[in-house]
Amino acid sequence: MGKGEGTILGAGIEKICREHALPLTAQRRAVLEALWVRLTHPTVDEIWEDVRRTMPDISRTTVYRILETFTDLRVIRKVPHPGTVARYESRTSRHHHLLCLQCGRMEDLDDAALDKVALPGKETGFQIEDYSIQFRGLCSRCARSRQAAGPRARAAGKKSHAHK
Amino acid sequence: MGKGEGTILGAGIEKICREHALPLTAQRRAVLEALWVRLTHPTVDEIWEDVRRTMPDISRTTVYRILETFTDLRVIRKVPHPGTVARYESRTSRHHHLLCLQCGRMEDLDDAALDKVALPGKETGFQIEDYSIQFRGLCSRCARSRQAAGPRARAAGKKSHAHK
DNA sequence: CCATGATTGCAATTATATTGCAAATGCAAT
DNA sequence: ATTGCATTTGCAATATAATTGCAATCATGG
Repeated sequence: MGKGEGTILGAGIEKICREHALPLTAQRRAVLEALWVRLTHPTVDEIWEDVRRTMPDISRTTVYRILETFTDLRVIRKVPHPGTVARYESRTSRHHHLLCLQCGRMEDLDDAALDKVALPGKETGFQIEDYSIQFRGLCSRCARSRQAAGPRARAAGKKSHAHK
Repeated sequence: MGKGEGTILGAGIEKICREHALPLTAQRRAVLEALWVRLTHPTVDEIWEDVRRTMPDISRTTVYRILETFTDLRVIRKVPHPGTVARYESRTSRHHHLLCLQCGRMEDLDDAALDKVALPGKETGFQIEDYSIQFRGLCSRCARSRQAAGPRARAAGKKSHAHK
């Protein structure tokens, strides 16, 4: 430990870059590791802040570009969500998302029972690789505050935005 | 016909506004109708352009605000997608989305077989209202061009962005 | 160690979304 | 119809997010 490099994670990056004929730069290593370490769905700026702690001169633009590169290569993913800032995740194995309609918080959901969804057939014209389910509702915190305020609590409380 | 008002759609708007104690303005009517008529997932600007044809002085800001208002009231929805521009849809009945990873095109998918997904239990802490499935893959056009270019067609073609 | 093509950082630019405030509007009560 | 009042609208300014061109730098293969 100490350098944050040469970890199990780092090894994976070298393989990925070699397979795609991409030069392995320190920035690429740092950005991918920062995303791998996160359990949430960080924005570009959140990743940038993380990486800057060990690599203070990295440019925000570089982070944008690296994330786009690896997204195109399917190494990471943009999280499908209703917001207007891009969010990324490193988990490409199948999992699902819980979205709070009130505060925007989004959490991962693993559930083997949801692995059996029937893929749509050829009539769609799409060649489907994978899927994920978005469950919409209220997170525990928001459900509680709505209950406290009474069922007719209307367009009142609105602002937070967790979206972790 | 001719005025574009007083249609079946218009009637619904009056009811919605009354139920939510919202003044029914011409702008609200026009924006909601424009979205109802669309079968795609338009951006704010696309809706603005539509509405401007019959209401040339409507402000873009107003369109932003109206869409937000009705989203909060669950009359319409923001489409969950990987992009960075807000997209809206008027269909709030259950349906799913096909997303092309190459060009960004997104289509609706209706499939009654997909209505049986088991909702996650209480352990999530979420109070779930509904769900939708995002299927990822290649649209017919992109699948075809990738085939033509050969399986190792790499970070080549990249730009389009249909996202209708 | 060098040559070469790809990547990076920077500054400028574009795209998208939000805010404060005065004027205009919808609606309910007269 | 007219009035009163809270809400909405339009505008201009501002904030936030993402993209681009280009010179300097770096990774990799020989």
